[in-house]
Amino acid sequence: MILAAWNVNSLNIRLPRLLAWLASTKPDIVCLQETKLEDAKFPLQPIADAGYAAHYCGQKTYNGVAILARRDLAIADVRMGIEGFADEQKRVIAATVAGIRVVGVYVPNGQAVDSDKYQYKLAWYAALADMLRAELARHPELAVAGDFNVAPDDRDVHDPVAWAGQVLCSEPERAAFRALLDVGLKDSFRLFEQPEKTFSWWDYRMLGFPKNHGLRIDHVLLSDALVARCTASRIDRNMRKGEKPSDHAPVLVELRDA
DNA sequence: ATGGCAATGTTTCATTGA
Repeated sequence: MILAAWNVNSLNIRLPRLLAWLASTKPDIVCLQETKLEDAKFPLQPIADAGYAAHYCGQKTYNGVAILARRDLAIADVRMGIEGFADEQKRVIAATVAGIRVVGVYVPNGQAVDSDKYQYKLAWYAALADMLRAELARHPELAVAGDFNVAPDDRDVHDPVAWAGQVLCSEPERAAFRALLDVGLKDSFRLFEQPEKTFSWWDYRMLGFPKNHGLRIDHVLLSDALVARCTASRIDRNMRKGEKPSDHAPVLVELRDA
């Protein structure tokens, strides 16, 4: 089966592209980030017509996450947010799909290392680590997928010198990301040989994509039980091409049957 | 075989993203 994560940067704008991608790629489970839609405006019907059930948790203008699952897969225990962490922003949704615990995340951007938003990001990461510890204790087959807004090391940065110490690349952020791995998760992308300079986000400005000036900040983390089932992990950079792309490309893992 | 920000609401500019 295919599990994917994609920051769509407005589901309203990206819906035609999402539907085309669902038809061509046929993912089984999809975590969406930055839907930017109130729940009442979620495009449930076109997604259902494409063959997917959807659970979602959104707000106007900012943030918003969703989990789509192929219609024939069982979905249970849907939860929104991080228990015990008060947060108005809609950034986390979890569900058990076909026996796999899936947590979709949209980690705060952090804006700049000297900003309040950066402190919020680090606190948010700590709360997420606590949540994942509890989730893993209950569900050995755990996948955490989405936009983590951290490039884990310099291989994940087009220009490590220019980005050194900047938001998305700073050492405290990287430590916060590693703290998630320490819960008992692996970055699926690094389980396999990968091409140099593979990224998941490119700035809309300054020819970011044509020049491949990108960062790898979207990830699928897997528990050991799912690492054992994982046969591939890749980034679909084709989805960054063409008319009205999101600035993020989808990340995908393939899992063989248990 | 890509192209020089995009999306949103507070809308003809300001804010946010990464």
